[in-house]
Amino acid sequence: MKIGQRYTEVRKKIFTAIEKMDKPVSAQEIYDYIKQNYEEVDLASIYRNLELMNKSDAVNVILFGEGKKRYELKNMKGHHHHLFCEGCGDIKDIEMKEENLIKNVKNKEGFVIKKHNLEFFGLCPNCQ
Amino acid sequence: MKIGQRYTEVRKKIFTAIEKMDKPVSAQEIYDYIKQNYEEVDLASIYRNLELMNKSDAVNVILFGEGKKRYELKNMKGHHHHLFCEGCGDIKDIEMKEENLIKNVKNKEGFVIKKHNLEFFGLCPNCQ
DNA sequence: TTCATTATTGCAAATGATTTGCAATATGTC
DNA sequence: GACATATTGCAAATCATTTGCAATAATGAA
Repeated sequence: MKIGQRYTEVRKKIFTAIEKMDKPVSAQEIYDYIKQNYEEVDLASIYRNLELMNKSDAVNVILFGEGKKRYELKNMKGHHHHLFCEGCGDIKDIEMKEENLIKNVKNKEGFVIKKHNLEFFGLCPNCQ
Repeated sequence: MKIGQRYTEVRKKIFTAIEKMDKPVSAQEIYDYIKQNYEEVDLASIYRNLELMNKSDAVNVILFGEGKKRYELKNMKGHHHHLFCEGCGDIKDIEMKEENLIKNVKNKEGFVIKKHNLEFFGLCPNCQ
C-alpha cells in the first residue's frame, strides 16, 4: 500500500491515530489525537494525506450525514458496515454476508460497481 | 405528511422542484430550479424547509460523498437504493430485496434500527 | 556523507455548504 | 379584517474542506 512517495512523520502519525482510535474518525478527531499525543500537525496536511490515503485505497470514507467525512483503515478488518447511533454518534461495526446483494447489482444498468456503502441508522442501547 | 404548520408558497415550490427534477437533488439545485421557474426563494429558507421535511419524513437524505446532501421525496417511489457515477455524477435508482439483510441486523448490538442507506459507487456506461 | 531534487508541510486565506439572528412578511384563526 | 406567530429574506456566522505559496524534509545520486 503506497501513500504518496515518501513515508513521512506526519503520515506515520495519521496512520497511528486512526489505528489507535479504532473507529471511523473525522479529520478533526485525527488532528486532536495527534495534538495530544505528538507534536501538532496542520489540519490541511491531514486532509491532504487523507485524500491520498483514500485514492491509494488505504482508508475507507464513511458518511453518516453529519456534514463531515469519517475515515477508517482498510486493512484492519474485513469488509463490514456500521451502526451509527443518531443519539450519541456511537459507531459499531457489523458483519454481514451480502454476496447475493452485490451479485444482483453487478451488470445492472451497465454500471461497473467499484464500491458500495451500507449504513444503518438508529439508537444504541444507551440512547433508546 | 405534515411539514411545519403552514402550507406556504415556498414550501409548494420546493416540493414541486424536487418532484420535477426527479432525482436526488441538492439544496442549490432546488434553488436554481425555483429561480428559473418561479420567483426566487432564499437559500436559507430552502435549507430550513429541507430540514423540516426530513424530520417529518417527507424526504430522504442521500449521501454520495460529494460534500453536500441530496434530497428525494419519500412517497414518490418504493424503497430503493442508488447507483452513483463517480465520473459524471449521474444517479440511477436500483430496486432490491433485502429483507434478509435487514432482518439480520435487527436485534444486533441492541440497536433499534430506524433507517439504513445502501449506496453503490462505480462508473456508468458513458464514463467507463 | 553531503547535495540536489522535489514531495510534503505549515500557514494563511479562500471556498462551499449549511446555519443562525433578527426584523419584515405571510398564513391560518377568530 | 385584525391578531398571533410561523415563515421568509437578508446578512453575517460557522464548519468542513481546499488551495497557493514559500519553507522544510525525505530520498536517491554523487
